[in-house]
Amino acid sequence: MSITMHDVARLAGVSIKTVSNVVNDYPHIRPETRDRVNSAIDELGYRPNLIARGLRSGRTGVISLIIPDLRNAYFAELADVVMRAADAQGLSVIIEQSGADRDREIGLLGGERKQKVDGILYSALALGEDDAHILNDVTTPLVLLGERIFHGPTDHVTMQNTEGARAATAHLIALGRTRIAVVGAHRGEVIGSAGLRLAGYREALADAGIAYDDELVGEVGGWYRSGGAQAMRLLLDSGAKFDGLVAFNDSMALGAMRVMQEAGLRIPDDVAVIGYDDIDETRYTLPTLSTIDPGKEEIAEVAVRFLLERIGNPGAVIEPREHLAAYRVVVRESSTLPQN
Amino acid sequence: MSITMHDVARLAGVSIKTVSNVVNDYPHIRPETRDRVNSAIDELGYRPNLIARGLRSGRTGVISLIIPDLRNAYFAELADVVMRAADAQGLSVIIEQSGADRDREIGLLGGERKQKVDGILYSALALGEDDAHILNDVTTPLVLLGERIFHGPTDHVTMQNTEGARAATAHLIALGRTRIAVVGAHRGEVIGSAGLRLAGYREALADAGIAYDDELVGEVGGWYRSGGAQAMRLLLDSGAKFDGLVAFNDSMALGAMRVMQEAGLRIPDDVAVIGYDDIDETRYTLPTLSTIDPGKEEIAEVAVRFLLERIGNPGAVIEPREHLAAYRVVVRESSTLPQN
DNA sequence: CTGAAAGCGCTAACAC
DNA sequence: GTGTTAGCGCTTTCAG
Repeated sequence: MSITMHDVARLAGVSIKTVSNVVNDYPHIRPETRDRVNSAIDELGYRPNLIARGLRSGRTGVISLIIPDLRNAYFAELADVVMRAADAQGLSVIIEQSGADRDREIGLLGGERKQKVDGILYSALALGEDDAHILNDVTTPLVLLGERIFHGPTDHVTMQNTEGARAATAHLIALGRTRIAVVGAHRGEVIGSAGLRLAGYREALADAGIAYDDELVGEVGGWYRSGGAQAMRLLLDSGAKFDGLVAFNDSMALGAMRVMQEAGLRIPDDVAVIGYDDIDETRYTLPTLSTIDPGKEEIAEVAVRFLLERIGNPGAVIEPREHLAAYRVVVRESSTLPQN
Repeated sequence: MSITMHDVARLAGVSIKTVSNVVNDYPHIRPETRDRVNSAIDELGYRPNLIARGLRSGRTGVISLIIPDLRNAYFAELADVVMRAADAQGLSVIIEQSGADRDREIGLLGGERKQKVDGILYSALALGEDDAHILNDVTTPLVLLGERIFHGPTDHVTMQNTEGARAATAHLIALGRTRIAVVGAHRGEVIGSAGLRLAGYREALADAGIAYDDELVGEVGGWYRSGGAQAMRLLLDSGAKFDGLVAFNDSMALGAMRVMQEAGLRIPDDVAVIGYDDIDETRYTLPTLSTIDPGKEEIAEVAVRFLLERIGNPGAVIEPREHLAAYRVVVRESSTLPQN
């Protein structure tokens, strides 16, 4: 029913192989032959069948991106940049949501669906160090996004959590703030984002000779707006005094800011605030939110590149690489000193 | 290199056809044979090659979802529900972003990539009535999401824009508000979301015998938070008095609320506010935002079903169908009457 | 109920 | 430079 290479070959009076050569830009073809084939292609409206090509070549031109949840602005934006980076390389992206559920995160890696893709960008949240062995069984090229919870056999592209949080905190300190609260800690966590960012916060305090005060550290279950709001309410109720706030992501920062504004605190005058992630929304709030740009574009671009390198060298044993994206302190109104 | 049906057949001592029958749950197989094949499958760890199957059957088990932009919370949430609905049917979803760019919207429909999918869910923003003919050339099963700008040959699943906006306005009127402002209008637009929702607003006013006042209608370029904020600033500067606000989407409502709060207006006491879309965020703001739930889940579920019906009946001429999802007024704090 | 064989449309040796 | 041929792994007539 659809037009095949045979049809083109017949019309052009050449063999199917020649058609294939033309379609694939094989270099050594007589220009005259090439033209004849091309006009036959145009005349028939021939389009190569990508599935057949995939069967033959073992490539599909599709990669998958496994993330917890698109409803989370950070992951939606990550997906956005990954799709742009993939698009630039001629790849399509299948997105799969794990819901941050461990079983699903594992299931997605093992399922049959991964056959349909050349490689996987994998952002796991619920998997822990103990699950690292799971990655060994995956033969599909894989690049890990997010925390380095694993020391597995895969490439890993991530952000500088500790350094970013340290810079955020140092920024507030440079503003003259000394009582700096935190929202988003997970007690006892060391290796996840919360643990790494808390470490950065502590480092910055230490650098400035400011004592760490446990009372100023607000714990949060989920890193959502509501969590930030709730943690801030507790902080305010506790009577603790503070003039700065580092939120471990932007959503929590926004939730906390709301609560502070309701309580009559002025931002940044009374409390200077900085978040993390640089989600779009931070540009539109009142006041606009200072934040750490974790380098999402770079993460996406490098991850896709790593993946393509592995896809392109199937047999090759490439030493697992790690890439840390450059972060950037983005100063907006929430941490800009009042004019006077 | 990978295990094929031949390997299984050899081990089980049957023909490749029998293996195929077992794998595809073909009914008439002797249980004994089936068991033998199944244990061979288990022993070898055989997994059917989906690409090869796709080549043969013409199906890939993948659909694509074309949307303007994942950064927009509405589309991120739409993508989320579409992926869940597709997942429930065993389908994977490739997401493609058009950036609301007309050329790209058209290009995505014509490109080679669509070969890799069985069907397309298409949410176009920049395409107009004049572009309807483009859909005629698309042979891939297609379901339109969003405004009915086209009267093309395809199924169409959308929300009840006019009715939803009317219900939103009526809700504020029922609260006793009579000076109801609008944010999100597009002057002169009739057929897009802005035009349809404005029509609903006017209908509700007319129903209540309230005169339409052009001064209360705020225009906005893009339906983002910043647009809502800006429109509200203009409205306040104009000196117009109002006690209610209908925003044509939630993002704009949030932007406008911020500006009102800065200006010292209390919500809902001074101004009752309602948005549109029921994005997640509306549950976490202060106050929480009343809104219209446009029935995203239903839209996704029906759209996937329509698409599957077309995919499943390749030759069949199915009369283009239209489905309007049920909407729902979601009352939250921003439009809840004060206790006294 | 099961086997043999013919492709789906393409790519890649290997000839000529 | 170009043609021939053999599959990629699977489904699907058609026999038996």
